[in-house]
Amino acid sequence: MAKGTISSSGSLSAKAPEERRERILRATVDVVRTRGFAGARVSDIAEAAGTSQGLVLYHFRSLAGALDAALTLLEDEFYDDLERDLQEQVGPIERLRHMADLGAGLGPAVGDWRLWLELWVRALHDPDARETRESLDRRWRAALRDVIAEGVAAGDFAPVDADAAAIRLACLMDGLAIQLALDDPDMTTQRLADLWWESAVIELRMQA
Amino acid sequence: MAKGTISSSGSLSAKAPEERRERILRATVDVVRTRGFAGARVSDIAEAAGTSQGLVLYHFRSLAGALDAALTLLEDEFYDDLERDLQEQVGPIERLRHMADLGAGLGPAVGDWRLWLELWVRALHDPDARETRESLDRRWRAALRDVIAEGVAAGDFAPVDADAAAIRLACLMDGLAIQLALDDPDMTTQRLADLWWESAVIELRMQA
DNA sequence: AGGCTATCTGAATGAGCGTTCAGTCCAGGG
DNA sequence: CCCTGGACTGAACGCTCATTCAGATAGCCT
Repeated sequence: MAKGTISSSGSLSAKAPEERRERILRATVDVVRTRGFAGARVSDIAEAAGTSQGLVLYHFRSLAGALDAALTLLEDEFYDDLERDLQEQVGPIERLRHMADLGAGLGPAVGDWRLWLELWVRALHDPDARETRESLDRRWRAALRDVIAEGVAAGDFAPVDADAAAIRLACLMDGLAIQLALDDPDMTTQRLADLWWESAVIELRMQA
Repeated sequence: MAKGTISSSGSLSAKAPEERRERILRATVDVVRTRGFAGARVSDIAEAAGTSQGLVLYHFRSLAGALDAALTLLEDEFYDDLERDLQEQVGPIERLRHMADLGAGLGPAVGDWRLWLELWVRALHDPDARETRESLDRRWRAALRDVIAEGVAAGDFAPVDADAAAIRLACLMDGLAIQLALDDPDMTTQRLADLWWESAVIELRMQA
């Protein structure tokens, strides 16, 4: 359907509707980031996107629709980022180290943990969010497990149960991230990465 | 102020106001548990408590007031439960093992992790909740650190950095608990306790 | 050119919900 | 016995906000 018809006219409001849609989605993510899912209003989104309330409801059918769409956008981007980032690293140890940084938010991707917190709580009450959450976690854990299994096979790590270790390390990351998201005075991105890495070293019995 | 004036008359609605207040607080906690902080309405609380909306606003000044009061109630009870429970155990290993069960919700105390999730997200936007959250975490971590330090001193654990180990284990518990709170198919209370305990064994290099 | 449709807007609508309030009931004190 | 004040209720009030709607604008097809 959507052809690549680019309106080359310079008229002000004649930007391609796709671009407007995209802008609204970005705005939605931003609003959720700052006000939370529960606090996000249509007018906030419209204002952040520089459009009218009507347009938000025109493109997505409802506020919930906009929030859902933003969720899917996040999910897709998370996946792409993760894949791309990990492929750039060579060897299990490098990759694992990189995952520490990614989780800590030091890398370019993944983004704000506060969004994840919001997603989790929304998942408590909204089945849609629950599914997104599960899918995201599955992917993250799978990536972790693959790296661990790879390292075990290569002899870099002790022959641990890759699944159990992956779950533990993934959960540890979540737990550490919460402190970070909540601005816990005892937690910084660097400390998160360090603490997590230390745990990985211990858990996988890496040689110093 | 509050004297022990017990209205001995059998009149129906003449229960001591303190009791009504308490009932409303319990109801508030229940409502937050099921609908979340964001979804809690005055009418929900009133209905759950079997009173009128007016009374909720009469005892607490506003909906926010009721939510705050419920928060403090939770905090106090958490603290009492924790203290009491831990004192019943003898020796660091026993105590640590018990903390695994407590966190998993196997014990009698601590209660629903979903409430904690709700608290965390509320803490993102409400300074009051943030303080409660920090206080709770501090206590939990301190308890953990004490047990670890005790075990290190007694020679039950390897001479690790008790603070760092406590933070890691506390965060791991948070992360595991999230999966539990979200009904992740890969997580059960038992599995949580087991995974956490295994990590503790590894982290503290306990002898099997 | 002349409609047709997609895009977009801002005001109007209406529901939901926190808070207020006028008033009831009752216990206790003068 | 009457008066007072706390406890309590349920009906309004008014505000916020999602959603609807009547139209404005502009590209596109014939």
